[in-house]
Amino acid sequence: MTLKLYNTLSKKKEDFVPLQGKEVKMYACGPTVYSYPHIGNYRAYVFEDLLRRYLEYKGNKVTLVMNITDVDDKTIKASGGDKSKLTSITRRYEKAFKKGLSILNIKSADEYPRATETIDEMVELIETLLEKEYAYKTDDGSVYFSIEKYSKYGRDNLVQLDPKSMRAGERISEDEYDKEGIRDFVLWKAWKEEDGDIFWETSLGKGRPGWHIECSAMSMKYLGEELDIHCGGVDNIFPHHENEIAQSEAASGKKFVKQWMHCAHLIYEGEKMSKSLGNIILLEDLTKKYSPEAIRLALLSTHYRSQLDLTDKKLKEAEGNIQKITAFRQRMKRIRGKGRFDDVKLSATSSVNLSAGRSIKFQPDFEEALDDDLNISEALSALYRTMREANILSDENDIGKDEAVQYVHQLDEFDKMLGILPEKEAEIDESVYEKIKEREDARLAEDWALSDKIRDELFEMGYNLEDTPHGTIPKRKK
RNA sequence: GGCGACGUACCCAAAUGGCUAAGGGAAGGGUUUGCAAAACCCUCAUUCACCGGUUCGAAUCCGGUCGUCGCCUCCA
Repeated sequence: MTLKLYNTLSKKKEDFVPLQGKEVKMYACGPTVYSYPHIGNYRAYVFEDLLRRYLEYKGNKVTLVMNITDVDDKTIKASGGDKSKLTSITRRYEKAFKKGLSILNIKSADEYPRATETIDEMVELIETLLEKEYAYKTDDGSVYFSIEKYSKYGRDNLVQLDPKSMRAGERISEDEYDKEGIRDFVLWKAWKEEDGDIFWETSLGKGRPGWHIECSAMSMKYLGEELDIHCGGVDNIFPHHENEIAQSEAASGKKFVKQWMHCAHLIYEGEKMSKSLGNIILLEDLTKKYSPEAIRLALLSTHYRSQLDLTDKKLKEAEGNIQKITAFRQRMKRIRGKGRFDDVKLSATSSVNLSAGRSIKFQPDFEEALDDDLNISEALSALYRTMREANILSDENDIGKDEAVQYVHQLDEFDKMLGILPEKEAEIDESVYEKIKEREDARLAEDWALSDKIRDELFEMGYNLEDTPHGTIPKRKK
């Protein structure tokens, strides 16, 4: 089965074939660490995580690089031009960002290069562009990329641009720099008074890098001049990624990125999150009410190219589904579990080997769905359908432990991509089982008062009980 | 003004030319249960914003209308 991915470059789904064998070089635009990342930021990282995990599932070795933008207009402004303050601010938010990644079970990138630690590479790249005359220096010492020189700019690329139609007037008047062309973008920003002691003394002069150049420099440093996949949020398509293509390809003469992928935005309760509306939602705002797994599932369950309206209702739904899935896994495990709960009769049909027609068949459906540009809805649908099948078998006492183990195993396989099962199931204390046994005895004696009392006790301890044909199952309350 | 996306049941959300329009949630009814919980079963869009057109055949293609949204400026 071939993986098809939508390419922003061609505006079509394309078969994904890595440039080299099974090696996938992947670059994802990371955060600018000037404040706490909000839940919308994390949507993009969750999408990239799904992509990365799926590529790995398909047998690829993925090398993922994600930049940390720790110097730019916003971070400098926040630091008031104080370099040590800049560092302390950016490190704080970088830490918060990474903590969020781990909460949401997002696998770590191989590298998280910081802009401030990649200055040499950026300068080198800008020097190359100057040599090739794709860039020019202005009187104040800044360096710009010349769109006029680079004739391929904006044509047959991510966006179709007609330079004549651009609203030039407004921009020129707003721009304090001396550019030759209205669309030229800055590679190197000469030092200004407000920058304070935040500058680098380089062959280009005293100043700091522009924003776009860092991704080109970092990706080249860690992944080479040609990447398989570059992803980010849709807002990055223009101008950021368009500019990256121009400067990278102008410098290297090679095709920069084979596959561009962009994640649509998240809005919250029907509104775009913005500071002015005061509705910026941070991950920690949600973790107070919902489990990380539910948040992750909610972010995951809308296809990445559709705008996601995150609502309280949706998060509740996700929480319910997480419960459903974990309960299912427990149920299947229980069928071969310990103690008195595992003595399920092995019927003829369910014995040992999976026979034809009784095989677990969500694997092809699931994979086929994700092969189609990560169609998560279809994939989850396959998952739910299979859970129902297995639950029916279990209800009918028509499932053997070998088969149940297969279901658990299969679920775990899919969770390698979904990442929504809790890390490990918390061990349930022996005393809980003892109380359950007491209650079982009470129930056999039809002492309902005692039975209910024990149930209440366990409820207080944090467990809900389920009486099933296979015995009573304690479920940890969320 | 330019570029682009979308509009499927009460809600979320797939299916992009052809069998009965997935799946999840909510709701109602039922099986099961000492009671509960969970699980399971049934019901829930003759219809895919609206109007035309192409086609043997369209939610899916084309044109128009209305509506929602994004980008064009820092932004995942």
